[in-house]
Amino acid sequence: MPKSLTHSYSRYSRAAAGLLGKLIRAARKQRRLTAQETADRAGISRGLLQRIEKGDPKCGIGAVFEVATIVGVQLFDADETTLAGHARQAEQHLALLPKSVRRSPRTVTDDF
Amino acid sequence: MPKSLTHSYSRYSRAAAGLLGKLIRAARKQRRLTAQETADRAGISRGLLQRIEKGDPKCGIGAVFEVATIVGVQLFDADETTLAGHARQAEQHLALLPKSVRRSPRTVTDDF
DNA sequence: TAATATTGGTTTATATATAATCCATTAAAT
DNA sequence: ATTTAATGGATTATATATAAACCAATATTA
Repeated sequence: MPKSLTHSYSRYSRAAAGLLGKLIRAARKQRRLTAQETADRAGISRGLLQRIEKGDPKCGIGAVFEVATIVGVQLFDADETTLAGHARQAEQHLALLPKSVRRSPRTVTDDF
Repeated sequence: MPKSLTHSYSRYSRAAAGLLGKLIRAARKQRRLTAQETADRAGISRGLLQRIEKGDPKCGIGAVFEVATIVGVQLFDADETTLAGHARQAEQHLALLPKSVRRSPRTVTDDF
C-alpha cells in the first residue's frame, strides 16, 4: 500500500517549480498565446496548463517541458552547445566516474 | 473520460527529461550516494528514482527537482542571482506586459 | 573466494493526476 | 453597452503514477 499524501517537497523544489510556472506564463502572454491553444499544441488539457503555470509540483515533467518549449522558455543554457551535446557529455562523465559506488561513511545533513 | 495514452511529447522535451536524468545520476554517483539513500532523503521510492534517472517524462516535476537538489544538480543558473530573484523578475515582467492577451491572427507552426 | 550490498526489473494495490465538462467571472472586441 | 472570448475554479470518471514487496544479477567489501 503506497504511503498517503504525507510528504511535501523542500522549499527550494517548490520555488523552482513555481518559478518555471511563472516563466512559462509570462512567455505565453508575450507570445499572445491563449491557454486553450497552448494546451492543444502541447496535447494536454487547459486545466493541466493552469496547474503547470501555478507551479504544481505533481505535474509530469514531460508536460511541463513540452509547454515550456512551446512558449519559448529555454530549459538549458542555449549557449552551452545543444541538448544532445549535454547528454553526450553526461554520458562520458558518467563513464569516467570511478567504479566504486559504495557510499562514504560520513553522514550528510539536508539543509536547503 | 480522459484520453488514453495516445499522446507522446516532442523529441526535445523527451531529450530534456533524459538529460536531466543523466545529470542526476552522474551527480549521485559522484557524491557516492546510494539509490536507496537518495530516494529516502527525497521522500520517494527507489523505483521512482530509477524512472527519474531514466528520464521518464511522466515523473512529477516536484520529485525530479527534489532529487536534483539533493544530488547537487543546479536547476537554474547560479550566477543569475537567486531563485527568489528570478521569480520576482518574472512577476514584474508579467505585470509589465500589455493587458491585451488576444492572440495574433498569424498562425504558428510547431517544428521542434 | 565468500559474504554483503546495490541495482534493475518485475508485480500488485492504491492514491492521484489527468481529461472532460461544467459554471461564474473577467477581459476583449464590436 | 453588448457580445464574445478567455480565464479560474469546481466536479467526476478513468487512466496511471507511485509505493511496497519481491527476485535475479551485479558489484563491493572483507
